[in-house]
Amino acid sequence: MNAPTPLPLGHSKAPSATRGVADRLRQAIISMEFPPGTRLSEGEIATRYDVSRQPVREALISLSRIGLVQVLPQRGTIVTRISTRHMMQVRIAREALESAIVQRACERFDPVIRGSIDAILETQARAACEGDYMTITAADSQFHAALATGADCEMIWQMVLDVKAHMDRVRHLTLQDRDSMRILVEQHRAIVDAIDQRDPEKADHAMRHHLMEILRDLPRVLAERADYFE
Amino acid sequence: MNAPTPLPLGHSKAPSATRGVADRLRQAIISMEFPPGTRLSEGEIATRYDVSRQPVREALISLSRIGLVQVLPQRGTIVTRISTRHMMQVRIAREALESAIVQRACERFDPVIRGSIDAILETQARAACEGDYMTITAADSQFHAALATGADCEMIWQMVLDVKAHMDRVRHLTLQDRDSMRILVEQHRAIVDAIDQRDPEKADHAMRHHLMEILRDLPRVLAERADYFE
DNA sequence: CCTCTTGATCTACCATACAAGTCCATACTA
DNA sequence: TAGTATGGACTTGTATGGTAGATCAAGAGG
Repeated sequence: MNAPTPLPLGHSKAPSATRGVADRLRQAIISMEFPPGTRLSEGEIATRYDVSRQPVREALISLSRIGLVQVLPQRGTIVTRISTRHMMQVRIAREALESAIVQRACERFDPVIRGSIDAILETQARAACEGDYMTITAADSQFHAALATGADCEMIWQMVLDVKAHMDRVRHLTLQDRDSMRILVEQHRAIVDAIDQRDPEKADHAMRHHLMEILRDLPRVLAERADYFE
Repeated sequence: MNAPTPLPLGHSKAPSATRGVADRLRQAIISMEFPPGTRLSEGEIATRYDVSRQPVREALISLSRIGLVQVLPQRGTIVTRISTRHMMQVRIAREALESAIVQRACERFDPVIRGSIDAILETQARAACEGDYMTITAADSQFHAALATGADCEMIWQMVLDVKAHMDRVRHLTLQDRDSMRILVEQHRAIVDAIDQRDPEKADHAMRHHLMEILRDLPRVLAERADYFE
């Protein structure tokens, strides 16, 4: 235990059962296949995904750390209900983190990644015209990830991913029309422009404005689906 | 699985074996009992703490999510080495989050918690005069936690705790003299003053100034203990 | 009608056994 | 000697059985 051996690290992209279950569960929760309040059971999920209970259990531990599920000892596991108080903090946290990312991006930004962003935005713009929801959201995630990576903030992006999961879940409830999709792309362009101009204040403002809009329709959903909230 | 039963939640303060191992391991890593690069083994830790491998394994999963350990599939688990690049991102993230907390505190702050802060600062000031390192750090954690709680940002505080672990580990390497301890208390007072005056800009500046100092001695440690870094 | 007890039935938790991949020292081969 | 198999001693990953605690419904007693 005490030997500080080198143990060279070959990076881990292990497609383990635990990770597989975690990813599938995470996606199922975000996409509302398992709506808030759904009662999960280690055994049932194990049967459904054809694995043992142990990987399921470990996946649930990861998800409970993010806050997507609540594990109640000896009682059960439920998909976390949406709380406006919690969502408020989620928004604040993501704004703070992503604002910090773009501000750092104004100081230094990997030119190679900068080049790839144009392609992402173009893909997203085309998808917006066609109303392709899946491509839109995928490109959105790629865009924000590229910002973080280009600014050398990959670890911060991991933190953003956790809070992002909560926002993605409510976004699934607010159906997006094509106009708001086009606005989304415009906002992305504004962020990139600010970074190109090395204007931290402008970038900060553009990012916060962009993120603010995501939870705009939260009150309406609250009225329609009160059972999803706590 | 699909029944959205109420399942009333009695808050979980479960003193499970997993949590116990996780807390002890976390403390051992932060306090440098297990220095960076230490090779951990599920089996050895299980024997040492007199539990089965499973709780140890689940504890390591939690710690790996924080980034305190690295689990290399089929190869081993090591205490994460300190990386200046990673610490830079840690600092940025914590500054962003805690800055957001104090700015929100300027908008609204629980008066009861505001009252308790004075006692915390007084305790810390006394400990600073006596050079009581343990009490200082405990009060420091209480202070920042009180800020978050009073500003209704408890969930954000959980995120801060994760990045804070990395900074606490570095701080354990930089021995603190009594002068820097007194400065610490002064900086805390400045933050509270800014909140009392409802001055977000001042609070933001005070918090960032406070956090900046923690990693001031990082380069010196890097020179002294290169084996702790990657 | 209300309160309490009891037992069946769930749950997550933990321990143990097994499987599979990695590393390394040793021995064998060219 | 240098290079290459090879087998054993690790490691983490997965499966399964058993245990304690929580819930709830039915029934006894007031």
